[in-house]
Amino acid sequence: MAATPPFPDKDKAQVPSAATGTSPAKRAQILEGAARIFAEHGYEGASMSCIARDAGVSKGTLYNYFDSKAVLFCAFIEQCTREKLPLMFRRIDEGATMADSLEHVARALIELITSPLSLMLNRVIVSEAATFPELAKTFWANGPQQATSILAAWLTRAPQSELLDVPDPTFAAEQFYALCQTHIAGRARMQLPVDTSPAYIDFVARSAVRVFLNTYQRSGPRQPPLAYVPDV
Amino acid sequence: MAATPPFPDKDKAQVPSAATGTSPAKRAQILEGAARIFAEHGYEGASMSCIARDAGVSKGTLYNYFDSKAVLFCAFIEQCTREKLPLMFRRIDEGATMADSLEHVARALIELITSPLSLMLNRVIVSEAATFPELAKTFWANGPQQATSILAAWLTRAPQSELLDVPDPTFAAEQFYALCQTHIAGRARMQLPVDTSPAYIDFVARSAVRVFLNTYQRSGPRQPPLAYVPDV
Amino acid sequence: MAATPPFPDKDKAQVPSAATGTSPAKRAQILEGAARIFAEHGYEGASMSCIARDAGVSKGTLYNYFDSKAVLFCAFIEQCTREKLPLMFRRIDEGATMADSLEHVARALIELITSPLSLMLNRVIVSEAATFPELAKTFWANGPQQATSILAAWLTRAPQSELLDVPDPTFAAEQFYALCQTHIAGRARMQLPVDTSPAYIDFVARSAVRVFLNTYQRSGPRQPPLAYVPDV
Amino acid sequence: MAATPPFPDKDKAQVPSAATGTSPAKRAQILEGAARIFAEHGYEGASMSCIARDAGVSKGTLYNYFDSKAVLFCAFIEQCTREKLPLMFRRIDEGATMADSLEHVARALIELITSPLSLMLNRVIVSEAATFPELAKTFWANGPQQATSILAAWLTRAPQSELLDVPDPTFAAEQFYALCQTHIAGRARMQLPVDTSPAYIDFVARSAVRVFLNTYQRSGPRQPPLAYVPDV
DNA sequence: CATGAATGAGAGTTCATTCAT
DNA sequence: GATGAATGAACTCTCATTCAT
Repeated sequence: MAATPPFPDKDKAQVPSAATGTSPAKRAQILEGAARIFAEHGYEGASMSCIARDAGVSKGTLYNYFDSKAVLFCAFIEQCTREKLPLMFRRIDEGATMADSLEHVARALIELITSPLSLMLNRVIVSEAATFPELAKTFWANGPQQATSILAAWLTRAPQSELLDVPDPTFAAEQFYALCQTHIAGRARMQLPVDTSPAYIDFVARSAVRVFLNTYQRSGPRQPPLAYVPDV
Repeated sequence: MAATPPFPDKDKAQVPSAATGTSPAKRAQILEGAARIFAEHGYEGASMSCIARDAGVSKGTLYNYFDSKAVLFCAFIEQCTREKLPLMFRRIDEGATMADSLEHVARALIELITSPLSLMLNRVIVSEAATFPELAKTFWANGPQQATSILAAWLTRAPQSELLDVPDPTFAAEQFYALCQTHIAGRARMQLPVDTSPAYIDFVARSAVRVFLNTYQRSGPRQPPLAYVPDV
Repeated sequence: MAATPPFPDKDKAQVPSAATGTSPAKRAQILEGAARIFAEHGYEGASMSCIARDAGVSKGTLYNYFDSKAVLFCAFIEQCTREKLPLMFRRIDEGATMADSLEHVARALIELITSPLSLMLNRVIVSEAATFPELAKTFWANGPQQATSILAAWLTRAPQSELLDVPDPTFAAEQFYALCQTHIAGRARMQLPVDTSPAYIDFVARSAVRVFLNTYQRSGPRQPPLAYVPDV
Repeated sequence: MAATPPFPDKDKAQVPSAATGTSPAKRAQILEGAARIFAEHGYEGASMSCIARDAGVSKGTLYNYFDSKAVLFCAFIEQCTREKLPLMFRRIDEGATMADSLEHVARALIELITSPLSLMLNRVIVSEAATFPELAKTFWANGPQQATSILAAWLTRAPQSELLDVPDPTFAAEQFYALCQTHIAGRARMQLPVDTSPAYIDFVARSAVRVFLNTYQRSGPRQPPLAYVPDV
């Protein structure tokens, strides 16, 4: 069981752990190996030997760069979370109409939440949320929160703000993102089969936009619901 | 690392071996202990010694009732999933209006997905989805799928079917449930703080209903979005 | 009960795993410890902890050098069998007469089959013949078969081939060796008291030669049987 | 490792272990189960649960009849040794000539030493000779020694005593039996393939007789060695 | 600095033995 | 007397971590 210390012992701070390796290249090399192993086996299932072998360094070097397995794990998650997740949010592509723009956003989100990186991070962070609570905070801030605030800001900017009635933009953005997920995200996280055909993603995205706008669009007729007809 | 066999080797059936233990009370006692430990530490992080201690039995007894750690884990998850999850879905409480009824459903769902049992199952099954794919299937069938099909059926029954335009009831139900979750479920799964005050739950529930009905209700004026004003 | 795999699983080769240990000295040190314990307790009766303690290394180091108990056992038996057994067969010492030479061979064989190493190998290999059939083959090829073929070759070489009538030299050699053992080998293998006094060994050896030559010598008078008169 | 006590603790003799079960039928039933399991798995490899299951009794009953695994093992070996082994030695069948009679004996011995029971006893007793030295003594007395003394007695009885010159009948009998085994016994004990075709057994038996009589027969011409020509 | 052999606590699992029923 | 659930010590094997080279 060995109550794994979430973060390096504060006691060891006598020496600021300065003696650890300094070559950024080697550090990156180790993190790449760690990524492959942690992603495949999770925290408990990964072994430092395995990571060292995969990264092409010795175990001693591993410990020169990272004080413990817990520290290495955190470094790996934080790096993905801070450096790779935000890359997935680009500016919202402006479409011909507001609905077009939102559809772009919806499709981008669905692709994001079913991407291997995102699923892996979700899985690993959820697994270790009790042991490493900091990771969840970082992930949330750089992932969902980021996405939400970008969309919320867009909703309040002209010209779309003119067309919309959004008393709580953050909540509206959350609702929009929730609509994009339906059961796709849940099933994907559990590695159950998911329909990710472009046609289905398109249907989900357009449905999300329609349902969203039927409430938040300031005027215009109500749009009837869509139906999905599989290609065959 | 050793790829743990998802389910007990069929080959080993040459020796009927264990399962000598037959007292349902002791079996339940062990499962309770296992629940506490698996819930807290996950599959890999839990040790059989620890479970035995927590359950108040010896390790030998553990193995008299469950052939292996994997079998015990599956038994625990399956029990929760099959026996406890379905209990959480009751008939849909009929309210004065359709909106009332849906609000009841929404509130029930939000409470369900933020319940400790549901969160724990989600977390643990997601962690081990690759190792124990059967568990994910069982969980999905008894949880989300069940909830969806109950709501979908309700949507197509009179009197509400008269009032609604729902070309794809299952998808509509999924959208409704997705709307109920917004970011609550995601945050709760990562053990991040979640606002579960009745007022907020109420707001989320009523918002979900409103957005849903603005699309799916056959006639009537569009309802404007709601806003949440915290009590304090 | 667990059917111990005779040789390391070929399947596990996915992970090259251990064999990190490479120091021949330490390897030898471990094998010495293993020899003591396996010789005393047999395969099942020996424990890896015990071997580690006896060899003066940690259990971890044991597994750095040998992937499993089965592998260590095989390495130990194979080493004795391949490296030590053949050393026990030297050229046949030529004596003044053919009978002299055969007597030398007979005495050497009797000493060999009652030597601790040989007895131990016999005992341990017989015990585990079902589990490790390869070891029995190796032992037989390097021990009895070797001895037999050396003697068979000698029988067909001049000058003794002139004096002998040996239609099947291999079988003749087997008969000769069988005669050397009488009940000595059987008793020794069961750790029952055996008379290994030089006088008795001499008697057995000379008897074997006499009985053998009475059949295989081409000419000359028949020699009467010998009798053993204990010294005291 | 658990230094298994070779025989039941003398200390426990306070109570003469009288409380043990008394039904001879059940005792025999247990011994039959024990025979199957010990024969297949050896001492260490057999488990009391397995024996109980195979014998169709509970573990508690096992311990009512036999104080420990060691005691049960000894009882099983002693029973085979005392009751079944001697059955394998019958009177020497008298043939037309002395050579005929000896050939019958030789064939019987070769069949005996390659019989499953005999091989099993040999294997198991050799394996555990250090732990249970008493068993080896009993086996030896009831097996090889019995065979030897029967043959030795025959050698000294008329009419064959008239025809033979046997100063040491016991040793002569041992030599004769040794000649019968050549490498057959050794290979069989190690579970290596053995030629047990009637033709080969016949050849070994007749060779043994010829070699034996060439030394021990009082008069007559020397017989030349035989040769084995496989049927195909 | 980099290495990888060495460590030993602790993992999952088995099994001889006991004892309440 | 017979049962078999319960026990816990001992087993094989793993792995995070250290440290001499």
